[in-house]
Amino acid sequence: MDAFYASCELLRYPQLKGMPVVIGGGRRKEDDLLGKLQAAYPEGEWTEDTFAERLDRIPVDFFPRLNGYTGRGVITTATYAARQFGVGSAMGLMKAAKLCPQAIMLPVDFERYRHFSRTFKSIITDIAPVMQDRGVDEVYIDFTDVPGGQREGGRVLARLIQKSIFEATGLTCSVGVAPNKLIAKMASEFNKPNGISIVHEADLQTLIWPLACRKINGVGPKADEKLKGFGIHTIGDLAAREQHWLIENFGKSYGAWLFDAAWGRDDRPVETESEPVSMSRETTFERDLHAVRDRAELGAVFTRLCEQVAADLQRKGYEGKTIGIKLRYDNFQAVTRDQSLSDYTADAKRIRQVAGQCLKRVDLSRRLRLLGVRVGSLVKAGAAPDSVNHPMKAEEPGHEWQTQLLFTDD
DNA sequence: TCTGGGGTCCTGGGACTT
DNA sequence: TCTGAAGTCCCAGGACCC
Repeated sequence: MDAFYASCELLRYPQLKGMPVVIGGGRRKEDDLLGKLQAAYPEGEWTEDTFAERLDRIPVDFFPRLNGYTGRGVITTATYAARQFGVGSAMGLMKAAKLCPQAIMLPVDFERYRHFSRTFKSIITDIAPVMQDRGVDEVYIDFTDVPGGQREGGRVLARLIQKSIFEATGLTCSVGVAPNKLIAKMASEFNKPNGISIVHEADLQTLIWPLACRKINGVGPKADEKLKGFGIHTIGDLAAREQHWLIENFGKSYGAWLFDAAWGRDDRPVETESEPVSMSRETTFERDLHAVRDRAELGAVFTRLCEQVAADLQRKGYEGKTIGIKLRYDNFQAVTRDQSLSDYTADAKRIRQVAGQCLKRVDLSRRLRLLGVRVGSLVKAGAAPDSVNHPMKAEEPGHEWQTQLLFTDD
């Protein structure tokens, strides 16, 4: 298989090139960028469709600065200019504001990302239909059977994709071309932004082995730390280890996978279809809440999360039979509880009832910073033989779920 | 004052069944 | 009736990804 990995650099403002910019924080009403632009520049209409053509006309001074930011939230991504100040993904915004107060701060705006994401992906599938969705701004493409796909080792097709995306959205796109998904992903990082990198099987030792193990998609901070503890810093170091040694130290599955990854082996196909396994909603509170003292507020949030998950399930046509909750305490410790049902549901009341049961199994005497609700073991709505949206069980006295408990109303 | 939200996958322990 | 082994399912936690 020949694979492309294309990642789209979402929302690049030409006038911010070379400037420290961070994207992060939660979506708030006052972050309505289009509304602000319309107010500041009333000539012409600011819509998602005109945005791409007009974005380079927005003056730099229009964008808010990180200086003086207060509140919770982390950086989703940062430009290289911002990273030079020590600012990076997953860093708290308040800490970032101290390190680089002059950075421009753009709010996370998933609605707009989804809009551009759909355009980005539909352009690609028009050109190369075998595409795997890898998130909002990334895809894998199998171009083995695309006419002309092999010209100049894939470069011609990659250029066509980049040009088509830029013309439609004003966005740039990095492309990696390689014999498999694993290497294509690494290749796409070589030449960012808007680059094309082609890596052949024979390039493994010269291009891949010198890279840090952390560059492998699937080696995170924990595994990297452990590898370093063994003196394994580069992918080449990893490849030099025996497979059985890696299995002994990293487990049967992960050890074997590490070995294959180091040798550039990856036979995963480009999957064009996938079914979701779970859907969830969670929220971090502006301040830590207490189950008793903030009962009303927590109860309202809990109900809203259940309703949101139910709405997501119904809108997308799924039902689930494993219902769970997630809490994060003020010390950042996370706990989860879930419960499987004998039938499938997408009903908000039912989800809330079962999630309420799960809440009874955790310590609610400690302050909470996050609450989440999850529905798993999904099937297409109506596909399960015993799929019934039970109303909440009849009010049978003595049922445990009826016990008044802290912020649940059950 | 640190540390979002929405996912997938893996592991290990315990309960249950055969 | 008891016991142990093996397989399976459920549950909780953690690593990782975008």
